[in-house]
Amino acid sequence: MWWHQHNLCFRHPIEEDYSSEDLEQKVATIAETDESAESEGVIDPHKRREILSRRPSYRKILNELSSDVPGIPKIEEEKSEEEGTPPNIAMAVPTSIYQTSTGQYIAIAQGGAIQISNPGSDGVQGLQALAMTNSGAPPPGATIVQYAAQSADGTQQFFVPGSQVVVQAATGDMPTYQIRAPTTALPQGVVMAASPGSLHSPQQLAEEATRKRELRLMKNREAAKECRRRKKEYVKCLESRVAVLEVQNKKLIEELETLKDICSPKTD
DNA sequence: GGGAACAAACGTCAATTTGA
DNA sequence: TCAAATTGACGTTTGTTCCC
Repeated sequence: MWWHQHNLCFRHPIEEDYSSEDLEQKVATIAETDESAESEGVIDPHKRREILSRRPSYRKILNELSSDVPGIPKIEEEKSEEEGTPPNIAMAVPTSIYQTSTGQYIAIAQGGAIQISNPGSDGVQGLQALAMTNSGAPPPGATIVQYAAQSADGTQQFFVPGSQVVVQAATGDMPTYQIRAPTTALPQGVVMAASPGSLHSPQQLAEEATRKRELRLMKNREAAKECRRRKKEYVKCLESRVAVLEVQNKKLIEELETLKDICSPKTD
């Protein structure tokens, strides 16, 4: 299988812009010269099935490579450069950070823990000890932060306790958030502090379904971004591999020519 | 300035894989 | 077995460059 060819991954930037399929083909062509016999003749159905089957994820491929070959960085869940947490602060890595109108910071960490910080000189880095949490399954009657996809003004809103909303500005690389009083009544499809067990009417069920869909879309949106990042990393890895193999190939050809000259001297 | 062409990034859906 | 994660495919949006 093609991903078995990738035994190494080097970092040598090259100029050409290949698609990942082109690169895979190129790497395979360079690396498999001693396996040409296998490619001849009819592919049996089992092999064909293997070829057609979905490839392992980029994360898995590169992590396998990194465990085989020291020096190849693993693909982490979160990029380290995005984690600005100082080592002396014991807290979960925040995945979403919001700023209130008074300058307070709210971080929603992986696992759903909510952290609130007072206005500090370092902004996010000034996050203090956990003040409120909703991590894990909420107990009966617990307050639930609600997420609504889009309000009338095109922003995204998270409803939090205290009749306030966290408003996300329009799309962008660095989304910004604000906590403010809702400018309008709750948009359709949003129920304050609704817990799944308390849903009864068809309307509530529909609202819950809508909310779940929005949540799923949001998660998939983030997953797609992450997937694209991994794919770019993977393509870079293949580009490096191509460059190294091409150099190796050239050296071997030159070596072969030299040996030929030595072994077959001219008979003039 | 503005319109066309192009590339890159994005959001969504659906099929597939993964891991508990 | 099933929910969650992953990723290919496709259409859309956004940014950049070139030409008029």
